[in-house]
Amino acid sequence: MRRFRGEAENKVDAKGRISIPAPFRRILEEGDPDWSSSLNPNLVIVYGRRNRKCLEGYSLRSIEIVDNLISNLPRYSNEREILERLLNSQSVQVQLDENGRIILPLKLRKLVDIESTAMFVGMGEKFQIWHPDNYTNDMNLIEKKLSENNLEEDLYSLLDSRQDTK
Amino acid sequence: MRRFRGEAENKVDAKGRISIPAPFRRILEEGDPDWSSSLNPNLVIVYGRRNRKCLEGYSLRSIEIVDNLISNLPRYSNEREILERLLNSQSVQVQLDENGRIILPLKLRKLVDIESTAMFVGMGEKFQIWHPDNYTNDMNLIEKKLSENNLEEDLYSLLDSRQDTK
DNA sequence: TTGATTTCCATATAATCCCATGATATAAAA
DNA sequence: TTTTATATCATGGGATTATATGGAAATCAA
Repeated sequence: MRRFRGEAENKVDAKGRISIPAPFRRILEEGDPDWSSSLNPNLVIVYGRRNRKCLEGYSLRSIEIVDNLISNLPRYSNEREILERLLNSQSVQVQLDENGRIILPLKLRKLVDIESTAMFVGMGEKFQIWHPDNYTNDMNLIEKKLSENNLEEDLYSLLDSRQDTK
Repeated sequence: MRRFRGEAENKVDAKGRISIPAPFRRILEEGDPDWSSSLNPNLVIVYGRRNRKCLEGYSLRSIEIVDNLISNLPRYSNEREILERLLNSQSVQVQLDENGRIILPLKLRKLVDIESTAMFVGMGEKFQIWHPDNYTNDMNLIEKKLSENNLEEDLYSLLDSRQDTK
């Protein structure tokens, strides 16, 4: 499955509409089982990640994988109900319009401080939507951690050992 | 099958009427075998779950899945009889009206302390109806359990096992 | 007949559809 | 290579529809 890559800063208009970056649309189309060239793809936006000031977008296929994993837990078990609650109550399914836009409900915008612009960030099997400043800060934080501890090389070596174990 | 997602707080009027959130209606329509675009979908409300201060709504198709699970238990076994009693006697089938509303009978409202407003919560193949305060409390409890039991890591390891299924 | 239920209508707000524009590509033709 | 058509994209605005909600009229039951 193709992966979400890259960054794009788009505008939120007065009605809360915002364009999904075109490359992301292609991946959402691929990831929507019911999609055909005449239709507009669906996606799921998860807003419930604590300690993270961003929204996360999933294709239907990638969110379904997660849902199925949870559905395989015993029905009515405590663990399942907790995970179901987190994933299902803190998410919405939306469909792109004819112009490749979605409307970000006010509630979600408020949650992550988005006002007139939003930054889309590819994250592989999902993407994130940030207030541009918050994204910059988060990036700086990462940069800082990296340079302080010389972590970057450690991280890439992590990747290396990962290939051995696969 | 599409899943119930997201939260919505709607009002209960003097007659006990309340709007089912529009996205939920779509799923109830899909899940009602007899539904066609001119009709109003049915759903089943289960109210008999102790230690849970909420009602649960199922599409006809998803309640059937639960029914079938029970039917698979040994006939006349204790467990089956109890489950049959709980699920069948403590539930009602209702149909949406022309405006997408249902009537929540006083008895059910009393059971879960619902008065002038109710919170609808998507839970995947079902949804829940809470008194808003009780829902907030329950969410806080879940947050607490999450951090205490390190369940959050379980969630992410669940997500991670996605790679195994590839 | 009186209280309850059901059906029908009314409305403010929010969401959606439809069309338009300018910018940036990409492809085809000269 | 330049010029000319053809798409695609991000964005805006107006018109239309849907949604959540309130209330009136009609139907029903005791």
